[in-house]
Amino acid sequence: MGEPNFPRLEAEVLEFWKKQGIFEKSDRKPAPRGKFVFYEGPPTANGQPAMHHVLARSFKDLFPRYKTMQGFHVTRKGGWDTHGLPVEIAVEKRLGVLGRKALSREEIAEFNATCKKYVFENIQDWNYFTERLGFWVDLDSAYITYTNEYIESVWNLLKRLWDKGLITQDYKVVPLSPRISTTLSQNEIADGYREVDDPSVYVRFPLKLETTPKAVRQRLNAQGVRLEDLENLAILVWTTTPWTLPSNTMAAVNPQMDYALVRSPSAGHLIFAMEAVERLKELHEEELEVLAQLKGADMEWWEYTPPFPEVCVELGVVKEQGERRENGRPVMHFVALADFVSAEDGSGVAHEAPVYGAEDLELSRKYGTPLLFGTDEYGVMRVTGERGKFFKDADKGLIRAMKERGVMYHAGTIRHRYPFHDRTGDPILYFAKPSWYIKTSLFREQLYARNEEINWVPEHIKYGRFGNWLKDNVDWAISRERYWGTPLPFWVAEDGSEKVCVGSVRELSELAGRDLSDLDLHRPYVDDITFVKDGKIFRRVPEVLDVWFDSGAMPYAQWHLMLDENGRPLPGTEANYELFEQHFNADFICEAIDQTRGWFYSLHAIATLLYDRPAFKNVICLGHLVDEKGQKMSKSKGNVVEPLPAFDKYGADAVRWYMFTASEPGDTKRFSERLVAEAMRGFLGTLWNVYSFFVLYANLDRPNLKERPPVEERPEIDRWLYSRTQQLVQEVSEALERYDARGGARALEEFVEELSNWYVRRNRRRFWKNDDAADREAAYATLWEALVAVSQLCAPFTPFVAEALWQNLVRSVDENAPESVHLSQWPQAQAMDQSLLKSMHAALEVVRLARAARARSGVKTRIPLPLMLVTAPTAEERAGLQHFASEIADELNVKELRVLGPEEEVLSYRVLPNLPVLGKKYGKKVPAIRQLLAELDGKYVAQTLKAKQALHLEIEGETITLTPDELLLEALSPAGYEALEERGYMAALEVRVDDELFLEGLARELIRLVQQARKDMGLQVSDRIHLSYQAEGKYAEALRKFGSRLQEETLALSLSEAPITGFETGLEDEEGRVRFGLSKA
RNA sequence: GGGCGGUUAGCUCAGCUGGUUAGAGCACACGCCUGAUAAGCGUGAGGUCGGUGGUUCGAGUCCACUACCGCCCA
Repeated sequence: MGEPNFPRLEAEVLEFWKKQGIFEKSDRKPAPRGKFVFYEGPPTANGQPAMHHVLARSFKDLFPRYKTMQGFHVTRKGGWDTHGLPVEIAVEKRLGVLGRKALSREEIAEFNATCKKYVFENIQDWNYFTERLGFWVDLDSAYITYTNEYIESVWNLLKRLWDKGLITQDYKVVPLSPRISTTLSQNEIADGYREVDDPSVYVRFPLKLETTPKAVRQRLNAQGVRLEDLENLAILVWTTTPWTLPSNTMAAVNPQMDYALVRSPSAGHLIFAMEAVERLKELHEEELEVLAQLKGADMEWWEYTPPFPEVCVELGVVKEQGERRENGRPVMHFVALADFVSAEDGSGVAHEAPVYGAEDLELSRKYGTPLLFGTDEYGVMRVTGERGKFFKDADKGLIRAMKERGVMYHAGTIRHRYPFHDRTGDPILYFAKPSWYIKTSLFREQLYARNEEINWVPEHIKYGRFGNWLKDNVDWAISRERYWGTPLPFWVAEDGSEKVCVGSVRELSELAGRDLSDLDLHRPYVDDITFVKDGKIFRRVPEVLDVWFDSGAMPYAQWHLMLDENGRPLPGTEANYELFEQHFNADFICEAIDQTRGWFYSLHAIATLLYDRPAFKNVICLGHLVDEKGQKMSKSKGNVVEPLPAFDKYGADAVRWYMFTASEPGDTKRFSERLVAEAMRGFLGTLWNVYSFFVLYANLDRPNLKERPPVEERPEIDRWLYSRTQQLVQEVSEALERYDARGGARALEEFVEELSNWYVRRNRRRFWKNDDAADREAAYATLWEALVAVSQLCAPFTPFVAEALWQNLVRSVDENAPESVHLSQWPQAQAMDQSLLKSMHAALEVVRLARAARARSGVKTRIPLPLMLVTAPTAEERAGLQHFASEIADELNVKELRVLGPEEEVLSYRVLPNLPVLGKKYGKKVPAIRQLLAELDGKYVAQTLKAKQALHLEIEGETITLTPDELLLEALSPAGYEALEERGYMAALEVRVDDELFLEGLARELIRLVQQARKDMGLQVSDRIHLSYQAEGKYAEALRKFGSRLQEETLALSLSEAPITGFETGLEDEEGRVRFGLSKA
């Protein structure tokens, strides 16, 4: 016992758990309430476990522990995410590979072998970290996404989607590092933005007058402008990427925006955004006259001649320029409408080259225009006089060409941010590549509807970040041009005429005509598998799967679920199916907020598409952990706080407690060691203090804790603590039922505070020298029960300290008790005495006020005061104060306490409106009522209310009647007392110290002195002593009067005025002097 | 550029459906207590509740706009 050393204690508890197999026992214990399903969101083990993992894993541990104690069975299957970019990048660095351009078969084999090797390079750290945190998860049976079984299940899922016709191939604009033609992720380009100068060109796209939309004609006529008079009419298009102009297929305007038809002295007639007129005047330094105004929407389908009209024929996309579709619409080169067009920069008319922009591609789908590939995927120009040049180097020549063609209105430059690939130094090329999609957008409504069934913590994510994301759902691009991932199980005929999705290894074996059971399903081995069907050779597509699909597939793949086309388990996998059924869907998952579009989405999408059910019912979405200054923790900034040192210094419980209490789970948390230290002192320290207090005396008194006195026979304060404990059980249970970890933790914190600073503080004497056996036993029983309850209630939060308490408090008393607190039954709240709880609440309020009054009086608490007056707003509470009168009086060291009622002569009252009640009823009259009440004599009102039950007021010639519940009476401090009042509670001290009281105070001072000496001598609390003393002045008087009490308090068998012998102590001040000699009896 | 969240005491955070004098912990100052004791407790000071405008008898709380910070997306 003694001072707590939590890290050491935790080591002992870990040892105990391991030795006794407590986790395993919790897994096997009876589960009368059935299953509680938890899904582990898999981390990648090649990184180091960090503080944000502590956050997530603390929450992931909390609810399974709670549910286990409640009698549920929780399968705590771990999981590891092993594929994907973080691993690839780490390996690239290690191998010194630059990009992944066209690796040979052997290179892929080496690369993937290295990935596999390094995925688990930090697994030891993870294992240790997980155990040390007290996160109970089964890592031995953890699912691993790179295993053949996992991959096969993923294939099986893809096949099911394929069979429903939900997988298609289409273009997708991706960021490429040109020259090596490697697709990059957003993360890879995020750091590559640089401030650069780029061209900013305004190009005339001459409009074809014969195709002018009717709406435009009408609008112009109305403004007195004749189309035929408009020489050289062109729409003015702006771009910062001239090299994309040969690939232009549309000019986009915003349908809502106003466009101006202007006369330009230098260029004839131009159409562009009204908003841009002034800007262009300045830019081009010419006077522009606005002739008419058009709406963007008017201009749809208006055709124009692009700056490089020959390109579309050259590329073989159309046979001739200006070609039309069957419905008469132009194939391309017309004005399109798009909401994303703005006029903040440029002309308000956007040039659309769908190959080179995501929004452009989206628009081209809407309008059904073809793609013009002006460059190849290495960024080399394929068209115009610039053919063969790197795209960025083509700008100059193209600008010159356009000037020659007379379509360049203005060529300038702009400084803006553009991304570069930091390893090759090349500018990023956004480029449309063929890509595989899951058609999730067909399920927009279902995705949204299934989300309705999910309980989100915090709530705002549901309709905010996640709901909005679902509402605007776009198809899920699932292919990646990478190596280390689940290979897409799509095999395509060499002529592209037919595609097959393979749903199992067995199926692939059948197609290939040989047994492939031992095949490593990764690249490059799977790429070797080809087969002939209908006389055509089928080869696998080169891409691998988006890793988010891997993780979203875990509800199925973690059990190696394999279904046939009828949804029945494949032969030999029936048991897997069983396990899957038992664990679908999850009751609870928990990850950080960045998973809304990651794991949360992939889980939700797959479950909705295949089962039309949500994958999880409750989710806690955690905020990020930042450093003390609110900065993101990152290695480069050097502000990363390591978990293990914190565990070693404060203990895992302290860190966990911090995570639960620091702020709302969804909020960003500013982490600092200081706050962990605070968590340790504040909660764990106080709890430990109470616990060691109990143990210290229980070891001396050996109370019978097995047969405890019935609660109703115990003193009032014990019955209070009992009720308070039941209240705590209820509060913590209710909070955890709502997945409100913080609410539960706060309830515990408040309770422990009250337990320590009120119950123990008030009852210390009952433990240390109490000859009244019944009273003593009651005190021990009550405190013991409270501590046991706390041990159980905090077990899910702080499993180590809870276990230590349980072992010493419960197991030492009853060897038949559950072996571990985590195997014990979660407590049920018993009936509680509400009026007792209210009474004590009132008492605590009054004590608080009285302490403040005491402090103001300047009379030390050691010196008793004769009288204290108290009151509370309601009769029930006043009765409660009477109940605890002696407790209150003792706490404040006053001789007498009187509870005053509203009829008391000595008090006056302030009358206040009960606003929540009155406001609703009287509305605008409230200020007048308030005014009037302030002027009333409170005492009179108090008496009136008591007598007549109602108060009549005259307001603006109208009589209104106020009932007692519409009014509040606040006691005012009586004159001549040191008093404080607050919201109807009042405490007043009579500050009158007579000689007798003063001497009594001095006697207390002497008792304290002797006690200190006892301690300095190193005596046991039960040791008896003999006291000799010599005293002068007031101290001599005090000893004469209160000597016997001194003896009693200090366990002195004798007290004699004699020469000092033994251990000496004493003091001297203006009241006199005194010396004591102590010797052990 | 869009979406979501945050902004309350020096710091970290509470503040339920609008209601009387906006709270806690830490830190600070002062004091108290002393058989839980290299602990504990209390009191005090400290706040234009980011800003502006609005709704209302009444706004930290609701609405609009706005500034700054963070996250996600483009």
